[in-house]
Amino acid sequence: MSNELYQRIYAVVRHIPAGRVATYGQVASVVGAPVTARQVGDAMAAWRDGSEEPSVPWQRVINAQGKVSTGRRQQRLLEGEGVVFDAKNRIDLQQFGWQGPDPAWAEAHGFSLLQTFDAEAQQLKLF
DNA sequence: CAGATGACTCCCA
DNA sequence: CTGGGAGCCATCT
Repeated sequence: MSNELYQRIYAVVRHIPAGRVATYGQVASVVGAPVTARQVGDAMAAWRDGSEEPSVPWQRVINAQGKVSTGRRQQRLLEGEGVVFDAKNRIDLQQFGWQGPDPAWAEAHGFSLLQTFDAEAQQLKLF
């Protein structure tokens, strides 16, 4: 039961490179309104259930705390891609967080870029 | 139509 | 750090 919105979510998730992770909220903001973090999670669950779509690297989508939401299997898959978890099973988003889609690609498909992260880095650089 | 449920997030104690 | 509660909203009973 995949609607157009889910297709857009999958399209974005497929652009997260191996070895990188994005939060549900990040994916949601790239897809844009009216998609919310919650719906991104729903879309991932729907993909698992339906599994009719082409492959989706669902394991690269994690929660805002830098942890996986679906158990050990997801963590193993990520570790297999080179993502490192700390002692508390958290991922350093500074190091492994997705920086957002390629600007040209995003523009071509009507997606948004991720701004917040860079903005923060810029702020820190000023001092 | 009402209620329960989740691969979410934020906030506060 | 953990836990609970409040928003949240598509989907399913």
